[in-house]
Amino acid sequence: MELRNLITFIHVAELGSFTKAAEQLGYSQSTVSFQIKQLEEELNCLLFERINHTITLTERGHKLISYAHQIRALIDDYKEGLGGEQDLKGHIHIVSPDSVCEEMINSNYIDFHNKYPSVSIQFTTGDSSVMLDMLDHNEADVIITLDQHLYNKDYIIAKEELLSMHFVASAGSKFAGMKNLSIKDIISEPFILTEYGQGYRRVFDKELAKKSLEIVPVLEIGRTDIITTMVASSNMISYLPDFVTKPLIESGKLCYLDVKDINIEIWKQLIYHKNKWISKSLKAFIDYVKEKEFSS
Amino acid sequence: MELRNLITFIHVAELGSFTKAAEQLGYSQSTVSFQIKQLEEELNCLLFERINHTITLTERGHKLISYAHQIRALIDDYKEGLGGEQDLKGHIHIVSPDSVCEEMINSNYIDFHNKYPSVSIQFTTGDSSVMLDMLDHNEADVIITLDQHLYNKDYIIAKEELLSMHFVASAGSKFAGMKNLSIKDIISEPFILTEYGQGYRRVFDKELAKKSLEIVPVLEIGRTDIITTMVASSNMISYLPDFVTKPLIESGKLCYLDVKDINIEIWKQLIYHKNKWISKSLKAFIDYVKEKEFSS
DNA sequence: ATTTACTATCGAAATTTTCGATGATAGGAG
DNA sequence: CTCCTATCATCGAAAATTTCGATAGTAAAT
Repeated sequence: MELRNLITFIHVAELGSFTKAAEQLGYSQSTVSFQIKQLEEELNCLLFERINHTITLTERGHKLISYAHQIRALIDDYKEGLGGEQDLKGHIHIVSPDSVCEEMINSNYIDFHNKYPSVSIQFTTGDSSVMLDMLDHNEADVIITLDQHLYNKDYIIAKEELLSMHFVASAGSKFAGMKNLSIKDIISEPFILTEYGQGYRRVFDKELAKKSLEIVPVLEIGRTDIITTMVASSNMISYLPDFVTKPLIESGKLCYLDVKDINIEIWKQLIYHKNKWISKSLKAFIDYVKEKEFSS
Repeated sequence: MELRNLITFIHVAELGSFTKAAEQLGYSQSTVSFQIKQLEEELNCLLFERINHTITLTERGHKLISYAHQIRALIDDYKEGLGGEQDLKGHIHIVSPDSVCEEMINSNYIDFHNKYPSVSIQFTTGDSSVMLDMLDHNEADVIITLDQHLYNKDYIIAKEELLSMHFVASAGSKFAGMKNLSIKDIISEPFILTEYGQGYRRVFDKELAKKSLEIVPVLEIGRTDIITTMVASSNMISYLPDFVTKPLIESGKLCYLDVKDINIEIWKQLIYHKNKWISKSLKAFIDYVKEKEFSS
């Protein structure tokens, strides 16, 4: 059974005439005859009685009318939903490093939620390789990386920004205020870093390797809020993007170390797959982040 | 949008694979690709995301699934209803002369109703020409005529029966018991007959006309129950089929007149149009009448 | 009696659907 | 690392289906 025939059937039933239905639908009369016949043969029952050029719905035809209307209504309903607001409902799966996730939850999320209350957001954290894998397998709608500058012909980078990274120590550290430090000056200090998988941690290790150096951190942990808190209250040193350390820098609990010979370019990038269908809600999210999040 | 595509869409979504859906549906894979593409183009939206040979429903695809299921369910539901009992629901429009209608209501109808409680019956009375007209215009499902023997290539006569007709008078009539009467003996008496349009009345008039006779009744009325009652309590004479007069004959209030020179063949015929779709309920009614009604 | 209006049917034309082959690409096996 | 397999997209050709126009048959209207 095809919808075309059902629609024709509805018209015929309403107009009580094959000829009029044909005119209304832009078919020839023989086509309408054929379509109805086709329906009747498929259903193996008579839908119209034809007695002396007058057609009358049979019992079964009558019943079909009601089904046909319901079916048509469903389709119209769906099509209408496509054009309309319904897209502002939706689900978005975002994967990012823990630090970005935390930052977003604390600052932007509520705002976004208030603006688009029907969009549900799923935050997942993951390191760069996991994120890219999820992107490739369409398990994430968008990812936000903190890593080297990433480029791949399958990706679309919605927004990117070079981050400021600094070595940080507690405000009372012996290195506080010292100028022109070298990495060698602090390499033996106790370090607390994110885990290796994290994008900038990997870049950091590689950069050190270039100089034939290696740091074995005393603690590795993904949660940057914990790192900053620990650094502030110990003699440990860490290497973190400014947006993470900013609050404690401003409150005077942390200080930057003036290390001159480590210059790593870490980018914050909002990425989605080039084949990704951008729903209205996803677009709203991306636009939102473009405007607000990366302004730090 | 065609149902074929919608069904394919459901299968693809459930199996998560164009190839598997093609196998299941007996299409080639390229056909499935084409069908889905067709749907997407018509709806002007992506239904599946294809990222690295993995397909995932988009938001819109997800929504369509639920609509597609509903649509399929409606169709299945209708088709199922066709095969099943649903035909014992129904509506039957019967047109007959008043006398037959009355007889049926009094005797058979309750019985039929008990047997098929979901079949609604509409009784209409009409004279022969009206009935045939209704048959031709499909305004009646079946008619029951009391008339000459009717035949027409467009009609199907489900049952027929030659009726016994008699002149009747009250039991105390001066003609009661008289043998070998001629129509001329009684033609001047006061007659009470059904109206002209009624089949057997017309036949009766024509038969008299052949003998160059004419009867001008003192009363014409369709209700044969009224006729018989009046005849029984007056000196009026009527000409009626036996099934009408039977009760009062048996109770001794009426008597037959032994008129020898009028022999009219009146048939009771159950007729429907040859193009009429015979629903199960209509068939049940016809079968019922065949078996019970005409056994008088 | 003639014309008009309506549906059925038929063969031809037009359109749509389907297929098979091919290409591209990712993932797994060896 | 390479080969093999699985997957979806695309294309042209073949098959199937739909549509049309013409015609017929018939009832109703004029």
